[in-house]
Amino acid sequence: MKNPIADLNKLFDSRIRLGVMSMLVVNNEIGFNDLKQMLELTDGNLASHLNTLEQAEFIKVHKGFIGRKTSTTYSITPLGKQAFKAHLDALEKMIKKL
Amino acid sequence: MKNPIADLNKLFDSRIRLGVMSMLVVNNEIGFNDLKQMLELTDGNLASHLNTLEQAEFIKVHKGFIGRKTSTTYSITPLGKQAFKAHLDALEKMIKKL
DNA sequence: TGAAAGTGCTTTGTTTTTCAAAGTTAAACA
DNA sequence: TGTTTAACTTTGAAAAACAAAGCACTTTCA
Repeated sequence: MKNPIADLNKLFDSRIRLGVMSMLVVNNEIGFNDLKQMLELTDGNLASHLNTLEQAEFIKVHKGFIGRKTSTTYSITPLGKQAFKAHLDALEKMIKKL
Repeated sequence: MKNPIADLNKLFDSRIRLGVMSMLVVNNEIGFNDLKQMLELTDGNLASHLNTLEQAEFIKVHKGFIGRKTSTTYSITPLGKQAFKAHLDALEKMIKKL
């Protein structure tokens, strides 16, 4: 039998990054504050996880304005979508022997 | 919308513990060395994760012999099965908006 | 009989990760 | 002008992960 955890993506071991990704898969654009409130995180904590995902090029940042107020939103990249899907597939494969 | 990660079990954030549990769900008894080889871990690393799962009463240890050789095996407890299932349900719910 | 090897740990110490809290910058509001 | 909000960055501490070594015991091999 093959090592069942080998295909899991280390970046998605974190529940927070997992949460961010799953939200970005269904909503094509989400704001910083929305993420913060949904996942119940401090600014710093969220920012650092978003940073990790951005470094990996799994998400993209969009800096803009709502009226004259700054607004930062995030969206998933094709690479991110692919990596997330691969992770979910690995998870499913691991468990589906049930 | 509700916090999508709130129902995930912290003990299963770890890929290793996730792997152990998923193996124990399908095999009702697995030896230390089998786990070690399948998950490609050092003794100490595996032992400590098993210890964490045992503390939580998610798995049970059986110390016995195969012939005259000592043999330690592990199995999942009803509590463990339930907690694991709940985790998987939470995961699925989180993602199934796809 | 003595050496080597295996099983299943525990201990030790390092590295990595996580996180909260505080500080920061810039704009908006009152 | 002082306060609030947005979105960070920095700092530092705590927790988790991990490898390596040590250990007790047994078995196998020479």
